[in-house]
Amino acid sequence: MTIVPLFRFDTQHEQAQACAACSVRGLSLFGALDEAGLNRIRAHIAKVELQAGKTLFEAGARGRGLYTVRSGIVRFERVTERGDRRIVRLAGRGDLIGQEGLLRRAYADDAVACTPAQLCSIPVQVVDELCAGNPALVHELMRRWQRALEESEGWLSDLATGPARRRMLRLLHKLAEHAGPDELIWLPQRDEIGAMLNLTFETASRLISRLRREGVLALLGPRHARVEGAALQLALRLEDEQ
Amino acid sequence: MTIVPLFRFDTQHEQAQACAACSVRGLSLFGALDEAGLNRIRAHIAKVELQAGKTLFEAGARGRGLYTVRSGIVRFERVTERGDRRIVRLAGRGDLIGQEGLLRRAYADDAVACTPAQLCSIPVQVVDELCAGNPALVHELMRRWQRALEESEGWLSDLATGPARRRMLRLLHKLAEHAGPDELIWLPQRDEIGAMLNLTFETASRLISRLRREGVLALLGPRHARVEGAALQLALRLEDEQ
DNA sequence: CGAGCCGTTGAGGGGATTCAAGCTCAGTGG
DNA sequence: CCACTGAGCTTGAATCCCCTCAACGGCTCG
Repeated sequence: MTIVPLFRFDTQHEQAQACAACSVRGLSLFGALDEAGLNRIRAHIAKVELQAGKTLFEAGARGRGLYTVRSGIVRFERVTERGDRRIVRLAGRGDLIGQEGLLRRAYADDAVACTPAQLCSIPVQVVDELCAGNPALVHELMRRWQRALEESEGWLSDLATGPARRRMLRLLHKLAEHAGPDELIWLPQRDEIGAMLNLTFETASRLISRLRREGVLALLGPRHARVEGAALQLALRLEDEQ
Repeated sequence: MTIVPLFRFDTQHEQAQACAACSVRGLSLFGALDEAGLNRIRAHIAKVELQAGKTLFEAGARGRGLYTVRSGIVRFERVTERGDRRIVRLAGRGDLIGQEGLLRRAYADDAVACTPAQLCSIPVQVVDELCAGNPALVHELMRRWQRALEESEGWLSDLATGPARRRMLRLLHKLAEHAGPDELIWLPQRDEIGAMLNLTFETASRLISRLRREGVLALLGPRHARVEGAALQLALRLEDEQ
């Protein structure tokens, strides 16, 4: 487990600028705050930067921090009683992580960076205080909770239903939503795909290879790929037709 | 879709008694309220009674009501793009249903009674007002949201991971948690089990029959069964060992 | 009674796993 | 420099699990 606070802003001025200019402010939790609210928390916000594969927190740890994803993809995973891990959800730009902290409860899952990721961290006490006089922030928190719930249920109905090929196509569809402006998607390792779709890594590899041969997917170096949107849609429709 | 308000309490006195004596008050959302708070909402609470199989609300409908489960089991299900349904979560005694209403958003899933069920319904506006001056209620709401999220993620890692037999054993384990004092569990129809575990109803039937022959399960009339706790634990351990 | 729903069971086929081999590539140390 | 190693990926062959198609029995209900 590695937490890497890149740096903590020393002057209020610096952080005020950073928050005001934050590209995810409209998306993020703290986007619900006005300038006055931002001024109150700016000293407490820390920027956290994670390398791919690094753990943000582990299941069972007492939650003390709340995070907003600025960039990158974070996965939530659990270890089943048989010992194998299962990835249960992804979080991307604008998503809230570590809400359990607000309830003074232990984190439910491990949170691991899939790609290099940038997050904003704020102590739970500060959020507590802000909530007291700020119904909009409370509302925004609830919206994030609901969003996480719907992401989780969607994961189940999309990625844990039907034959392996269809689950893989839906995964690619979901990963494409997290794609950057360069249209490149993050393509997980084969055993990670297995942990997402309940497959062995060999089966995941076979499916990926077949989609590559079919022209749905173009592999570009390790962990990177480009999806052909039209071909993907067609393949999905063919799966769903029958 | 059928909503069956059994009766709406006419006198404040009646509802005040009912709330104060409510067996799920300690568990339920409104358990966070003191007597004064209860007095304010008692006129708005409606008791809802559902027969098994009846729909409480449908996905996509604008949420206007918030519910607490007093007794029975309610399932959340979605229809995948291929047309088959997938059960994504269960709610039991003390669980909160229809939180989306608080956000003025459409319900994410169909909510259907699995067993005869009793719920308390309260309009979202009333909860909104109460939240304003009641941090404890807000906290309680967040706890329920987190509980739903963990239930959903647990569903994925327990019931959508590994071979069919193990998923079935874990389902029985989960259903046993919802058992009444008579130790009887609600045993879903075979196609419902299929929708929970991503199986065909034939496979579900085969697995149930085998567990019955093995003495893990005793079928007692339609939709009712008794699980042998020790045998279930043993079977689960054997599955997890290897 | 026949129709329909629910559950059970069998036979056969197909899809995913298991076991295995071989490939590339990066890192290590001789 | 190159052999050696291990991780990640691919592919093949055999096996097994689950699905598909099918038949049948119990039950309720029109």
